[in-house]
Amino acid sequence: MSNVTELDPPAAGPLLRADARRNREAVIAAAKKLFADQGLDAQMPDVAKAAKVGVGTVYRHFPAKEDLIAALAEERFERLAEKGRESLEAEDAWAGFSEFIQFSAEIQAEDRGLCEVMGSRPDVMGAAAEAAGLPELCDKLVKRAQRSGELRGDVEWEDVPMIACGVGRITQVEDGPGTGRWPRLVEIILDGLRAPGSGKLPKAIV
Amino acid sequence: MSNVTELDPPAAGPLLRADARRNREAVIAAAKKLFADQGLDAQMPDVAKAAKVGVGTVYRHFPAKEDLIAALAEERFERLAEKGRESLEAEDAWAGFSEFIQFSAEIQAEDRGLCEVMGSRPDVMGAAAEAAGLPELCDKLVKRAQRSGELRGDVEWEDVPMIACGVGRITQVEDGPGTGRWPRLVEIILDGLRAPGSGKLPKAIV
DNA sequence: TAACAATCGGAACATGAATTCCGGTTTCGG
DNA sequence: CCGAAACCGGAATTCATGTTCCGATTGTTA
Repeated sequence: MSNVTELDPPAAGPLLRADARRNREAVIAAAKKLFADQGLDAQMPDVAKAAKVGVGTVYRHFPAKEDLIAALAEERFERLAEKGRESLEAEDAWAGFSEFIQFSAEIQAEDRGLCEVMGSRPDVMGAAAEAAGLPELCDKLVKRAQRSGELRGDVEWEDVPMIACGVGRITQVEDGPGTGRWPRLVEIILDGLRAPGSGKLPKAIV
Repeated sequence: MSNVTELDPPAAGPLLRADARRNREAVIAAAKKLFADQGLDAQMPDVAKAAKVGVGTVYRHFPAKEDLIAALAEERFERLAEKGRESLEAEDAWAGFSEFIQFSAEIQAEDRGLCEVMGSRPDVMGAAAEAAGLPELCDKLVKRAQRSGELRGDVEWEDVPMIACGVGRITQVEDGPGTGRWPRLVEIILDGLRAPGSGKLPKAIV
């Protein structure tokens, strides 16, 4: 909420001084990387260091750590919503639903911070999701896949964030050296979501 | 690891003075409740307060917060292993596997701390799981359910902790007022795990 | 280019939580 | 019942991090 956007000054010239704008970007970029790698425990001084900026500068743009986290979360959820709208266009309804879930797993796999927000910041997550219009999007995605008879009828849109959350966590479990066992687990969950008796039975029936 | 068990003193009388034993139990009980309710962020002074004991006493029994957490985790994992051994006896192999997964969801639903250990303490979880013999147990459970043809053949025991983790997280997602949507999601995941074409198709084929 | 204001950097501070310390108390063998 | 040993309680300390502050710097406008 308390972000410093381009709105306050009257309406002339760069709303933020050139160096300020540059630093703001640097901070966001650095924070994105740090939070993605180390999770929400990443420290503000480190963000500043990574952005080659003083802590004070970080705090001028984001009054509190939570604000920075929220800003990054909003960006990620916006990205997810974008994917959602795209999935809604897919010719095959099931494919759309399915790739949306998969995408939610992917972005979490690459971003520990996002995963942690989903798991331990219901407020931030709720706000960001709401702002991105995800509830409606999920509802459409669900209804559409159900109309085509490929998604179980007892699924409701509220189940989607829960599934995304669970899938995100799976994504973070320490994997043996031969990484990459989560994509298959996501497939399995999707199989569970498929309507029994729908045309597309999982894989070939052995 | 650094727990104070009944091993050190020679071998005479109560190995711990009566009051010490009593307090130790009180601390464990209090910690169990606090961590279950508030997660790993519960504070040591609060544990002490809840146990009606001074902080010093807590620290005499558990040199560090992590030790207390580990002790509780070990207890929970032992309980899970017990359930695992029991499930291995079930007449129906699938039912055994299935109820084991469900049980892992249940104990996490009731214990936020346990869920957090699984999600952010790979070391503690790994040690506790190992100590309880869970890897072997999971392997047996998986193999058995596969032999009976009811569990997908591509599942390996390493998938079990990941699934348990994901399911545990789902369990913790803030639910609307009409609580309790996770059990159905667990069912769905189990459906996904069922071998395609196995006798037990999910629910009735509508 | 001068002057003003916005911005910067990072040392210093504030806060909150874990952990230590030690004088007083309780247990228990003799 | 006595005294040593073990144990207790909780104030005080330590430590890690988020956050504030302010003199120095830089961008902007006239």
